[in-house]
Amino acid sequence: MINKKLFECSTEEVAEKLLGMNLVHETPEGKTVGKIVEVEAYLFDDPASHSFRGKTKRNEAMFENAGIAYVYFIYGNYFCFNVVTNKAGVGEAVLIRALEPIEGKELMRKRRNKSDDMELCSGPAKLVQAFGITREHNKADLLSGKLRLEESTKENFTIVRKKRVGLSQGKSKLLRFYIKNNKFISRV
DNA sequence: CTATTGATTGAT
DNA sequence: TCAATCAATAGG
Repeated sequence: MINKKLFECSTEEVAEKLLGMNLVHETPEGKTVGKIVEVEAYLFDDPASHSFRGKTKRNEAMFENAGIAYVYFIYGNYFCFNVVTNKAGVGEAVLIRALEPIEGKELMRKRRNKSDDMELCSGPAKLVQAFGITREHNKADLLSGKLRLEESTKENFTIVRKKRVGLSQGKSKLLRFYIKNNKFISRV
């Protein structure tokens, strides 16, 4: 099980540390595992963050303790999954944007209705669908439980830091992190 | 109250 | 490049 200490540093540092870790989900249908290859940080003083204008019913998970999930509905169709960071009362989180499928690929293909491995988890709403994550997982504890983070055998890799994707505000901040040369990152 | 927009995706 | 589709938010 992941150590709570992981979250005892800045959100940007946590974002980098999440790269290379595994996301695991055990469901009655089966188990899925994926390596985190792309993330974005959302900070409390960041116009692009849902938490920028204070706590609301939607974003209240962001203001709770680090290490829980923040799941929200977007564009009338999709869900996105975040790992909450920083102390309770400070609204910050890391958006998981892409995973490299490791285990349970058949189940992912079934849930996504796609056969191509590249299409299973290469985007924030895609991986949510592939892993069977729903509204019910909002505020779920990610250190233990069915949906959780796990250390993986980290190979060496280079972290690339770029501008975030799909925003109308806060576009200049370099808060998107991904593993260099990994094939499974989202489209840009 | 109504209008607009969005941390996206899949089809054209 | 564009429509789908709805909740949060901005505007009156």
